[in-house]
Amino acid sequence: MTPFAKKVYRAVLKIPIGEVRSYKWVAGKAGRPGAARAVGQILKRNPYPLIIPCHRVVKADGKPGGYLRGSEFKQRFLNLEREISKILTIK
DNA sequence: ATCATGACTAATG
DNA sequence: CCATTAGCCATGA
Repeated sequence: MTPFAKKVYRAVLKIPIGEVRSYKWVAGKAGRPGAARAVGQILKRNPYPLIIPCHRVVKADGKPGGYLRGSEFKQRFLNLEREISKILTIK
């Protein structure tokens, strides 16, 4: 676990349910604006799958981005989160 | 120290 | 909307 990785995960954990942020956004929060690509590397080697909401991190252009096996699951999961947050009125 | 590797980005055709 | 292109950067070998 590198210090940069820590910051990245810390930032990702802050993303509210039903919302998404770009890799770039995370990079900035991690103190290294422009390291969006590196962020991908970190999430890719995610030590705690399912604990870290890496599915809420998408590309800057809105596309799903990557995920285990592909991005299909990611896309659907985000929809579910949006709905549940709406129903339960979670910010 | 050097080099290759992407779950990226912004610009262009 | 899709493809290409050059720039970017932490990591690991």
